[in-house]
Amino acid sequence: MKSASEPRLTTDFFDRSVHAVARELIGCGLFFDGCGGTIVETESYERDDPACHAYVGLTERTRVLFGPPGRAYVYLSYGIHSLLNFVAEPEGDAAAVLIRAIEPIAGLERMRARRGKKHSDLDLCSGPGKLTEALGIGLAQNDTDLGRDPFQLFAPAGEPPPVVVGPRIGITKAVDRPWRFCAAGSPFVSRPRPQVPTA
DNA sequence: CCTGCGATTTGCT
DNA sequence: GCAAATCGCAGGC
Repeated sequence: MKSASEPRLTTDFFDRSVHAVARELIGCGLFFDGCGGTIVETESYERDDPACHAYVGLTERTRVLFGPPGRAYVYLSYGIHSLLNFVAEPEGDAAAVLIRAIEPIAGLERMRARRGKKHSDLDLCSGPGKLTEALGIGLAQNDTDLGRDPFQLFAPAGEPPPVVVGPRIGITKAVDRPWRFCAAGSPFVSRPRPQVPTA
């Protein structure tokens, strides 16, 4: 896969169904301060969705989700991990895409240093907590604009890859909805791997 | 290969 | 007060 020379994603890309956005983000480039790679795994969360933070309505925390599309929603999970989401749908409609895994392409050395220990490329960004740690993304990026530096988001360099879907990971509510999207056959997605047809 | 568990902070009940 | 959109390690098979 190639990196970053295709058109940058604009607000329009996020101003529509969160599920379409999540699916079409597969194959797009995500870079933060020069580190990043190709998105290979996402999940969508919509407002009338018990697993979505916005399900409880408008609070201080969910204010970003109800805001304009094309911004970052970052929150702390299990008191340890910052999880990166892209806000979608028109302002007033709360929805977001959780970025779960990327195939690392740029800034490998800096990412490995931030992650500590020794990690292969396969383990560097294969999970929502891993990739934020590798890219250096934290709560400071909450409610910031994805269309401006240090974020760089690009459309797929060529044909977007085939996508497989499955149930979302790590939630306890609405576990049956098929809103997890992965690049078919990619070894860079988190576990459990989606079951992909061999032919 | 798999299962279980602790770390650690926040937001809402 | 407690559950949480996770991770890495230990130990068993």
